Amino acid sequence: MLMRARTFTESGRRAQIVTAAIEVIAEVGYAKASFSRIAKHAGLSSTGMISYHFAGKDDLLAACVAEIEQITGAYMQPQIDAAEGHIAQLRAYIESNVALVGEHPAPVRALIDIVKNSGSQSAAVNARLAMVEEHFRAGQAAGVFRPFDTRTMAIALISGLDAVVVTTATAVPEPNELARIGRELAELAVRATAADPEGGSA
Amino acid sequence: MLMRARTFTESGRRAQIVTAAIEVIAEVGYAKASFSRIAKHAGLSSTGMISYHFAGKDDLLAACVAEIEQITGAYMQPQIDAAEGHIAQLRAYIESNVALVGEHPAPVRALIDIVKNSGSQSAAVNARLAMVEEHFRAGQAAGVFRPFDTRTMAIALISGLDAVVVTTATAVPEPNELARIGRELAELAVRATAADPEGGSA
Amino acid sequence: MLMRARTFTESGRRAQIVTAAIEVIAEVGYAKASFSRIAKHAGLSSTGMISYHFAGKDDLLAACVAEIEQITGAYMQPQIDAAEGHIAQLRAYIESNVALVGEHPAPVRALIDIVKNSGSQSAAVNARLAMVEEHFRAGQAAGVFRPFDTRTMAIALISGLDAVVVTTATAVPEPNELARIGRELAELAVRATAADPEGGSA
Amino acid sequence: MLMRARTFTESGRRAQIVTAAIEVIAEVGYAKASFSRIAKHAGLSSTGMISYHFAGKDDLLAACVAEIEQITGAYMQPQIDAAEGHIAQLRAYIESNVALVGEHPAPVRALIDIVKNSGSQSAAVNARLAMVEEHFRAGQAAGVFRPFDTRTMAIALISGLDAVVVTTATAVPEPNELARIGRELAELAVRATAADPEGGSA
DNA sequence: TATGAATGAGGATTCATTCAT
DNA sequence: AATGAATGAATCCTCATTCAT
Repeated sequence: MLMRARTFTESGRRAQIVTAAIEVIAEVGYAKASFSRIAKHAGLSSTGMISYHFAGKDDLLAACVAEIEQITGAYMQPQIDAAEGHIAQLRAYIESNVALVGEHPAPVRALIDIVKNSGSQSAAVNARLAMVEEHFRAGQAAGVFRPFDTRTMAIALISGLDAVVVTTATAVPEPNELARIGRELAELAVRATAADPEGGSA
Repeated sequence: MLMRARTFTESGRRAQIVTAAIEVIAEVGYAKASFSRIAKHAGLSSTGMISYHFAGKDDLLAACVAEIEQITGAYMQPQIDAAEGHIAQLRAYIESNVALVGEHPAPVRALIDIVKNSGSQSAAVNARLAMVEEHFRAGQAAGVFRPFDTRTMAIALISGLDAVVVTTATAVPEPNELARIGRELAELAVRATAADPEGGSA
Repeated sequence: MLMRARTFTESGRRAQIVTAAIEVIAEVGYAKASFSRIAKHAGLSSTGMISYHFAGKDDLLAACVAEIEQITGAYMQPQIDAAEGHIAQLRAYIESNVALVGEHPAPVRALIDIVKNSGSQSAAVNARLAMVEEHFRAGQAAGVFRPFDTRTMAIALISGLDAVVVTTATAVPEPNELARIGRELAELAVRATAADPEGGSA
Repeated sequence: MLMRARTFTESGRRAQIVTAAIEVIAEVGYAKASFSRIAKHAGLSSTGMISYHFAGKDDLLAACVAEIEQITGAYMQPQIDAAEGHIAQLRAYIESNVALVGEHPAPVRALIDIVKNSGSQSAAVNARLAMVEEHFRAGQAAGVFRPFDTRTMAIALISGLDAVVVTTATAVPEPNELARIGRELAELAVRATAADPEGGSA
């Protein structure tokens, strides 16, 4: 299984602040997403309000990530589950991720920005990586993926995917364009990972 | 031709500051690379020195990028030029880029960090993208690359490459490890881009 | 008579908060004893609870002082009353005060910290001073204490006593050590105040 | 030797800030001596100015202590040195310390407030204690001081002295009053520490 | 009687930049 | 060409208190 959402609904103000934070991060980037900017965006009169609801910037950030994963999972998981076979699921993962940009541009951009800046410190980031790796290993065991370093492949593909998504998300393109880009990326990934058909070796 | 160096030698103080800035960015990241940190690292007593020589943070950053590209180009270009054919050059580009981490870890990490944070604003970033795209177009025209959206492919591959490089660079690995990772990535890229041998399968 | 307890039992929540406040002050010091820290220590979910029961920080503080004096008086008064004569009572006052550290370290440390920071503003502090002064005056009238400025002597001895107590209290020493220190201080005070035996020497 | 000053003259702004800080601490107390209050008192437009010249609050505080010790030493040391014998020097120490209040009320009050709040963390505090203790030990060896726990005695006397000084300093009394109080305290200390004349034992 | 969200001022510190020397 | 002091806005965070429920 590829991707799993786990987040309980935030109550009241917390949710409001998280939403505002996600939008601000998506808009001005992680580095410039200060408490005052977020407070202003949320219609709060002071930054103290945020500090009241969250233990610190890290806490707020974790809440944002959790919320985004909730949104992301709810959209992507059904499409991934509907696909059969490792290759089809890989395609579904990538295409639904790109398509997600059309539905929730802000959370997508925000998440990618957070991932970039938090590096490998975030548990969520590593979880995402681990899931993709596990998918690759299972596919390799099943013989549908060729032998390759699963970690290197996972990092490269996920980062490439993220980069395209964030580039795409800045323009908020039409659905057709998104679908096309999704297919392009999926094709890239499938070709990069699929086992050679029989006898062939490129 | 893939990659091109364009930087005239910096004079005295400027060069000293740029070098310090690159090392600081590589060490603490773009976001925390403040003038005072750079000045301290460069052995300067005040940040005024930096402001005196550079119009602003953007200017310093541009100088850093130029310097890094100079270093990068000097290392990678010969290896790329030595390769024959579009596919071999693509391999050479990727493998030499990964190998570069072993030779100049700081500039590599710094550049990637800058690219991440400056987004698509930087001219240098776009130039890098444009070069790879152009290489893809030429290869497609020659029939050695399959048809694909060159921009999407360029973004995905470069970002994936960067992500692997930065992950690798944090550990300062042994040369053998680097060479292996380089080959993994090159294989990924070649499979993702190469035209089908005959009869096609996609 | 040296020392007098005057505090009616606090009701329910107030008492709980006061106890928590005393422990927090003893632990982190008066300056860092914020409402939120006290609320957390008391198992309360919000600081509003404290503000509801006390008019302000000063009010809470006064309640703490009263409670501490209650504890202190209950322990020291019997020992003081058991002593006969002004000099013996002075010894009993000091020795029982030092011994008190072994029984109730938190209230002792808290009180001293409060005294230090509230300066001479607190009524309780002045009351303590006045009692000791009165004891000195009575002893002087009885001829067992030499002539001296009772106020200066009272301030110096009480403060010196407090300082030794707080220093001692940080280490949580064994009873024997406490008893020894108590005797040292008592001897100091007696020598400083006692009238010359006969023929004088000044 | 009792007390030793070691401070090189501060340059320009630093000195100005230190002076302002001392006055503010003397006026509103250590706890409320915020950077903004100090900046305002010093006629500075921002607190950033202070942070520019001092590494942090601790650094500023250390500079204040050094400056005060410089002032204190310059006043007290000659008077102490002029006294002959351990007992006379003890008297000189105490009397000159009390007299100092008349000359430099702010530094005296500030120092005591700092000492109270920094507890035993400060090197300066411990140095002061150690010097007095050493003086007691030497006097005991010479037979002019009776046997007692030098540490307990030093803490008690110094703290008592400080308490009287700070109480006195709040009123800024006339010189005669100060001299009288100094003699009272000196007498207290001498009686508490002096060896019994001969055969006597109190 | 009790709650806990909201407030807004104030805390220290870091930042890029300016300017007189 | 170079310096380093000065600036003031912005950073996150903690504080005691208030208020509607």
